[in-house]
Amino acid sequence: MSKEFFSRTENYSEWYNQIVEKADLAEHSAVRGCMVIKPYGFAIWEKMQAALDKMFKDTGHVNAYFPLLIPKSFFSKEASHVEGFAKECAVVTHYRLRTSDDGKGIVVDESAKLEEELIIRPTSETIIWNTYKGWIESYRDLPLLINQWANVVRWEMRTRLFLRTAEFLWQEGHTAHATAEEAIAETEKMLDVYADFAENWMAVPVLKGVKTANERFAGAIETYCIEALMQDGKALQAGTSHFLGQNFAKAFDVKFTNKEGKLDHVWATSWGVSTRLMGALVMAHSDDQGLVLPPKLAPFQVVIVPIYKGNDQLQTVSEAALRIKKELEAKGISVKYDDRDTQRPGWKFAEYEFKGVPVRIAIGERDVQNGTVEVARRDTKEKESLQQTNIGEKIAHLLEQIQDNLYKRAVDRRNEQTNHASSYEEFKKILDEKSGFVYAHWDGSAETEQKIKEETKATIRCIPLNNKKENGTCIVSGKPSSQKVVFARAY
RNA sequence: CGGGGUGUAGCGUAGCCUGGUUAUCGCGCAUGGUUUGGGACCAUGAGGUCGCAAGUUCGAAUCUUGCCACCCCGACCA
Repeated sequence: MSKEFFSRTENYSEWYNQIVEKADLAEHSAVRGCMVIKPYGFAIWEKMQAALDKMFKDTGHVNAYFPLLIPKSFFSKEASHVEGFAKECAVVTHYRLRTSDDGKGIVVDESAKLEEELIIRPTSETIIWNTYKGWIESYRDLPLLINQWANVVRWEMRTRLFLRTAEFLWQEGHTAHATAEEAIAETEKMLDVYADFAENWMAVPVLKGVKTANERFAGAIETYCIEALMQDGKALQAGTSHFLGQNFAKAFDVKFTNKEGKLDHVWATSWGVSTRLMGALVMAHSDDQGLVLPPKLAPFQVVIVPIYKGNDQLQTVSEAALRIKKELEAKGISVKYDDRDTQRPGWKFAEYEFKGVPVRIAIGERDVQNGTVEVARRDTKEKESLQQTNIGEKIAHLLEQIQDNLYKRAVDRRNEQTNHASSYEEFKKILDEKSGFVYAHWDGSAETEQKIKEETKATIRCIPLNNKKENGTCIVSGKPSSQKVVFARAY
């Protein structure tokens, strides 16, 4: 079907770019490092948002909105936080433009310099904790469970559509609690929400774990994460949930009176997932024929393509097609009926295949006569002719099967790409030959972690939760270790 | 910021070395017709500051210099 299309094995990163662009998900904008999310791509993001938003609300959270611009001084209040973000902040210094002296262009009006510069948020902890100070006085005000859907800017040097862009969309949850235990429970609960979403909606299996000190969020006591494995064997951090301790409460002086009448600093968490999930979704399931979408996140789950010669046939075929569409919609299935006369059926088949529509139904004069439809599933590319009787149920069942199959396929792939290394030599060999997740003993030191990163480009993705304890020795230093950690090269 | 590369129609490109006057081809687009069960075909047509600026020259897409943008590799990416 495709002309000059890179396969996954030929050039994985080119393959990814092509899918994103040709499936109409996003494109580069006129602004360096910033993308335009196109309607079809944004529809997928909206599905993600809707599912996540419901999960957040079901766990007691509410949405709010905080400013895009943050006073510079806020960033100096939490030392490690500023250190983590300083290098990638966009700064607003002026508030007015004027016509240049030669009259030909527009220049910054130097007389309109801000007294204090404003930072375009790279994340919102600072402005939110500054606000929380005014909201929290007593344990009765806690917990505070707030989420925000927003855009953030991080001035990345090298960007890739969805995976790393200078501006991206995300949600950030910021909660405040009376005790450390409660905050830790919240952090873990939200990690579970993310894992649930990744596995049951995106059909992407993830590893739950905690980050090493090196990889921890700037300002966090503990960073929990979900890590996914892409088809090329590279890991992708798909979501993080941070236990912030009392760091931000202390930095922004947020205290409350507890039940015993004593003053204490509030305990905090923050957690987020971004449009990067779109990248994970694309890379997890797609093949050399284009995008493959899990039914639960597809903008439309079924496309119906009529096949006809002339207007008379179109009428009878359309009647049948629209009847089927209604029947499917009654089962809660989203359907697009494409009766455009400007494109031929073969063109439409290829188009929807590339866009990853889970199920395609073709119906022509022949089917109208026989009471059948041709049903093609995107994941396996199998086609079969089905009786129209109970078509709603049949397709609903098929969509469930596709969702399950995608997940199983992804799990199998991840298992194949997960290995254990007992020596540094073996470790390097696995990384170079098989890639993927590598379990290995590590002595727990930042030096060893750094050395491995420099020599192999692999980082510790996480220390898995519920990890099996086993005594061993670090593959690099030979020092004792009580458990294996997970390494991988990452996006 | 270092190393390498590329800028010609919406996209992909030929021409550049060796300067010569209507800038090539394909896709796409428009119109008409025939088509329509896996990316149709024929005919006609529209579409260009050759990245920008200066220079050399009778003459520049082509040579020179400067600038700009983008891509790849690295540094960077809680």
